[in-house]
Amino acid sequence: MNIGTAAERSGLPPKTIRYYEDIGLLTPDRSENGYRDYSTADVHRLRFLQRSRSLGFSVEECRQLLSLYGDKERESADVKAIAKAKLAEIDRKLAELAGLRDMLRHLADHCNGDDRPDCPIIDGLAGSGTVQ
Amino acid sequence: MNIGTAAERSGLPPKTIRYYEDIGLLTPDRSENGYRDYSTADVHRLRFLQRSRSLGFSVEECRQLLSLYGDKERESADVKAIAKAKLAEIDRKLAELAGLRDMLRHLADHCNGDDRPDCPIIDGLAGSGTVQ
DNA sequence: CTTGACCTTCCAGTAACTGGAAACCCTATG
DNA sequence: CATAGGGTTTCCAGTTACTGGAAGGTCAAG
Repeated sequence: MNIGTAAERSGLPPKTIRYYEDIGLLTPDRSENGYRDYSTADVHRLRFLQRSRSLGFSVEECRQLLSLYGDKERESADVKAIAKAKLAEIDRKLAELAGLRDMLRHLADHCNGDDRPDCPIIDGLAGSGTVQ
Repeated sequence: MNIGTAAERSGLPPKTIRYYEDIGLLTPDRSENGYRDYSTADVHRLRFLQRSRSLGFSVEECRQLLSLYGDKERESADVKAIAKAKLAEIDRKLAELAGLRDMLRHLADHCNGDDRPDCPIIDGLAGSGTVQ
């Protein structure tokens, strides 16, 4: 399929898809006419990239995650270690997102009576615990 | 407190904190000697920025979220509408993160027997459903 | 056979940092 | 008091990850 279709199906703009090819994240076939020709596996990679990038993972992290299943040379113990490290990070992100959701929900629910939303959410804004 | 302490407590590098000041996300006091002087409220803002940025929200989204409780002029109906829109986005992100976690968990659990991790995770990699 | 929607490459610009230089401030120690 | 260190200041340049636009090739429809 052409880049436009791949863009539609992955949720990424064509520009970004070409950029990902430039930096070696995927290498679609080329048709006779020189057009890029994307497989459904390519679209899967692109959708994965769209999702993980929008969740705050860097391009290099995405590259590593993609290599987990794409690189046939990689040792499975290696795969497992990397996957586990990322799992911990994902769990942390999940907790932070849930905290953010609770904060916003509180803001939407409890600050609609008066004109100034200066209820004590501010103190809980950053959640608890320490980073790093 | 000085920028170094604020950096420690927020999880953001001093460079980034100064940058956030440049683009108007916060305006700490200045001490006699010209050093920036951060309040605990400033640190809360910074921690909020650190978290929401790492979860894939843009700086402009963060600015809007910060204004929800910081802007005394804002109408509460307005606050409520914006908060609700962001809530929907957060719920979507939560679902995608959970999907990513499941995929990685599967990879870690089921692909450790043989040397090549080419189990059929690839098909589920991008999750289901369509973007946009 | 032309028009419009796609595609190509290339180059420049933007967003959000990030690194480094030069100089100022503060505390501690000789 | 001098000075050595570490932290801070501003400024300017570089990086990452796109994003916009120009100039031109391709293709299906009318």
